[in-house]
Amino acid sequence: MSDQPSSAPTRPVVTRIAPSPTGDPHVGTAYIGLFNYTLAQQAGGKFILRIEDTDRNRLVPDSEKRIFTMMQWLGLTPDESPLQGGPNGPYRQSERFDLYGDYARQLVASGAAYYAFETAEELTALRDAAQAEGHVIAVPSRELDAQDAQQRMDAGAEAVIRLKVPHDGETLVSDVLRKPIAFQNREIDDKVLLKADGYPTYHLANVVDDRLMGVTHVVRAEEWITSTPIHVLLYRAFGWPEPVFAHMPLLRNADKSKISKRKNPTSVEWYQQQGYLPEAMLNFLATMGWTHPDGLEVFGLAEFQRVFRLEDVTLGGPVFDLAKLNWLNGKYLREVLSEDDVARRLHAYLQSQKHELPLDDYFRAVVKMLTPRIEVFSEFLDKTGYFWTEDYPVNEKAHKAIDDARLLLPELASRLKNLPTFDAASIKEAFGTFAEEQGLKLGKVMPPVRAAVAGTMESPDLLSVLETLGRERVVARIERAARPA
RNA sequence: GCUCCCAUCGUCCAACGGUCAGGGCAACUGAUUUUCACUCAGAAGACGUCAGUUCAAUUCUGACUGGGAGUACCA
Repeated sequence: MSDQPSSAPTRPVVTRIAPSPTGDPHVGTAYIGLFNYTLAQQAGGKFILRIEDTDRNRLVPDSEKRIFTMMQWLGLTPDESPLQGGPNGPYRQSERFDLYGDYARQLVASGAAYYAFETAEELTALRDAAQAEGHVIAVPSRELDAQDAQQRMDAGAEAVIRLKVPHDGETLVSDVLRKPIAFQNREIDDKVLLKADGYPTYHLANVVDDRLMGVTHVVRAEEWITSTPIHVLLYRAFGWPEPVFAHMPLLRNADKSKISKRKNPTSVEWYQQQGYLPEAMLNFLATMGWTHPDGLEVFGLAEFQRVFRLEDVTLGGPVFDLAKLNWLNGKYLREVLSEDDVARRLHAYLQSQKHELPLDDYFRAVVKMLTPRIEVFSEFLDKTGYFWTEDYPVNEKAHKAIDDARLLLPELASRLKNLPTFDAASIKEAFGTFAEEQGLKLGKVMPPVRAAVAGTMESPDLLSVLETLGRERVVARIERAARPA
């Protein structure tokens, strides 16, 4: 009754992510979400967001909402979730509380699980001893007479329910991405299914909910591989068919360890605040463990959906390389989004960061000049200070450039002041004739102007900068720089 | 310790028995330019080791080594 899951093509695909609301919305959740969303989308199925909040101790109140917001930001909005509801709700495990006890007791009744009365201290001792001898913990309560155990329960004893894992044989885990994985049952300990507080553990809740919600494909991180035999055993104990399993590689730090807060920004909110584009983020995540068959580096969700195949995922743990993400984000700014999109989205970003700049032609002109010079939005203000204030910093190199050419400045200012039209072409001509008259190269004339006007030697094309700033500001700045310090 | 997973340039991937082992990012060198970028061009850079199978192994098998994950009344 519980043989192969072998993906029957007619079965509707239902996928899910089941994060626990214990902190910041994690990039790993987004990563796994991308694949689950895509798989469901490809098959015209459903993608569910279920909140696994069975650990009351680690619960972070607004975490659930932030996870949902992250998924929306990325464009991976689930079909069903605690915030939207759906036919399979509730989608918060804490709200399904009663369910798990019933199912756990059903297993006790059928002999597939048992009440266990060991205290935390006893377990620690047992575990230490077991490890010293190189085998898995044996829980004494397993040997208790079922009748006696039930009596103790009726008398109000505190207990957990544990899975009675067979002593012999092996449990085979099928995984779309690798060969069948064999676990010796003697190596699997009797996992707790229902905690003393009545809440289920992940193992129980996960299997029960996946079953009840009709989940057909369990695509999750590799860290779950070793607990999958427990899940398989549970499906069998309940007499339910297994879903299709696929364990994705873990995102890694540069040192190859599992990606962590200490060594990488792991909160998707951080990327949002830095001004990364969700489409770049998604594109980047898609290339972790997978590449486009035609070698495309830049592609969107729709294209990903068109060509992605689970079987093509590679299993080496991909290092999360911020440099590549940065490049990709810059690529989107320069080549994928239109000028207008960039301006509008940058403006929205700045607003979200509490910087009020008008979305006008001036702003658009600055954005256009800066687009090839930034990779993420957070760099924008740092590089454009002199466009927004007269009180911009002047760095050392700029000071020097001004000092070296201070005598030229007054004349330059006056010529610019008297130009019939103040546009890039006229300014260029003015510089040209001035340089010629002075017997100087343009390379002697333009740097001090740049320094005066921007306070830095690194800026967009000077002529465009001048035209954008406008005659008034430019002349004033050059005159100000001309005055000895 | 035990169990399990993984293994191509620094990094992300391609090549799925026969190729000078290919591309992207990063780093490097040039070109262009009024600076910085962008862009373009170029060079550099890898099959972990040892067996076995085969006419032929990066590719298949095994061992080893290395890396990773799990080992909770956390998920």
